[in-house]
Amino acid sequence: MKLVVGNACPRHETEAAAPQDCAHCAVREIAVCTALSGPELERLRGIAVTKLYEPGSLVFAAEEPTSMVGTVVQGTIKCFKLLADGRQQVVGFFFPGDFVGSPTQETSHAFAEALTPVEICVFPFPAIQRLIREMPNLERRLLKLANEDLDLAQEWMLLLGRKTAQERLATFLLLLAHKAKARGVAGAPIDLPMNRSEIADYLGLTIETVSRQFTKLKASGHIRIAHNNEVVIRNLEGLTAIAEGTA
Amino acid sequence: MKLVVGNACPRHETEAAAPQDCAHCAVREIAVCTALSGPELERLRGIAVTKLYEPGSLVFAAEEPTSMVGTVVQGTIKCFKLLADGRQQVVGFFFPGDFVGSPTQETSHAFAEALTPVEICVFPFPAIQRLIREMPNLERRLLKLANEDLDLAQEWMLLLGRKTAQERLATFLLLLAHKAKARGVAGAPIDLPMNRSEIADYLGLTIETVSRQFTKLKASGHIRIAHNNEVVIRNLEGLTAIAEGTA
DNA sequence: CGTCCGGCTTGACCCGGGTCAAGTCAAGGC
DNA sequence: GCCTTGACTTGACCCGGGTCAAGCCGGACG
Repeated sequence: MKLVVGNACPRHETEAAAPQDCAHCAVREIAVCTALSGPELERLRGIAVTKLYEPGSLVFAAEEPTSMVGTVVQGTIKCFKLLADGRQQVVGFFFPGDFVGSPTQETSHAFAEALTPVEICVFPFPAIQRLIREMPNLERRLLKLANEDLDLAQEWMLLLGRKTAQERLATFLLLLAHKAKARGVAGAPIDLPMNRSEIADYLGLTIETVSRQFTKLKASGHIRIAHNNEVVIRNLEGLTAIAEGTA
Repeated sequence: MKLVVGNACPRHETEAAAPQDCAHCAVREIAVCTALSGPELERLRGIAVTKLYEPGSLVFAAEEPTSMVGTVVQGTIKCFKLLADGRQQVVGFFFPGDFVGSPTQETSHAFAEALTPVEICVFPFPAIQRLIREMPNLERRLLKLANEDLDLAQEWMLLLGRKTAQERLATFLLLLAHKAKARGVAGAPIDLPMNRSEIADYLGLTIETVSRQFTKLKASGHIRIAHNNEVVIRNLEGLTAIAEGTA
């Protein structure tokens, strides 16, 4: 999942090494360790660039030559498709540790936008293409990532094609909880860096329906919402049953 | 796209070489040529097995250890996910030349079923895993395939989340036409090897809605349907406009 | 040639979620 | 403290597509 190699953390640019207690730098280190090692790692270091994006700014656009792939270090990115009349479908949210972009396709077919201040460890497209040829470990990792992403996309097709509004929201919250846990964030309250509109565009609903379903889940005691857009799951089994349609 | 290497075509088992005019064998040959060559090809030949499935039989099941991956040589396979109560979402139809299965995941998360008599060129899972490690060309091919499949899945998320019934059916027919053309089949009448129920489960609709939308497209002169479940596109631009929501 | 059967179509009605329009609420700005 | 602003919630109503129930139609079989 991780493929981060970069310059020093901008917060510690003046220091020789990043302090151990910086969660931000911890992500980097885990990333580096699980990806590669030795001379291969050194090659990656020479190519990776850290980039920063403001909330709302476009990381890349559809139907343009692929410029980059990379791993999110900090912040959240949404990836989406558009129809001519503006209808939008979010195809994924990307959190720290997630790999973004297609390393083999010459042109992108989706947009990517920063939802929060984003720091991303970027590999320019021509460089990553060259590296894939020369580093089998890297290629194997990317193949595994692509297969996992494909499976998740198919799971989402099931959601969009066959689940009710209530089931969709429950599934969404469980996915966020799962991803937060996977990257080692204290799982209790789940942060929602995206707004209702973006959730709606991920679940194939409208903001009103999303809001109503939140209200229902609160009323039935499955979740609780703190004022800063954080969700607490109070009944995991119940929520899971709803998500799977066995409630 | 192609990754077929197998024993002799069953129709010509008694002959030393397959005749040139057999479309069935042509698929094999194209597949072999574009995939690999020389000693690598010989290794693949030693591992590939041709398997046959009856219509309605299960090629593989979800939540079981991955047994195989392979390329369809003849016939059509549908790949789908299920909810506990039986709701079904088709995540893809696979035609001759299409690669089926995830070469890196230990357990499958979808079902695959033959819709017609199917001949498939199968690589047992342990073998393909070993081969991936040893053959970079094979791995590169699989990575490209996975990225293309992912893009198609995301396009389908857009369809399922945001398109109307009419737009969905138009998009579906254009996809079939596109795939038929890509594998060199005379494009004029598109064969529909799947029934209304399977189309409905692919488009996130019901059979009645699919039927009504077929009727509408016929009435508006965009398509024509022959009795043997074949579709003729009579107005390509119009159908494209409908599919993209710009009609 | 009839009749059975399964897949498809069509019609009548219904409902989950979309649409439209207020209302609420918290964060800033002055 | 008051007003503005934007995100969210809530209510009232509507409609696209789901549901239920008949037809229709072509192929298989006696």
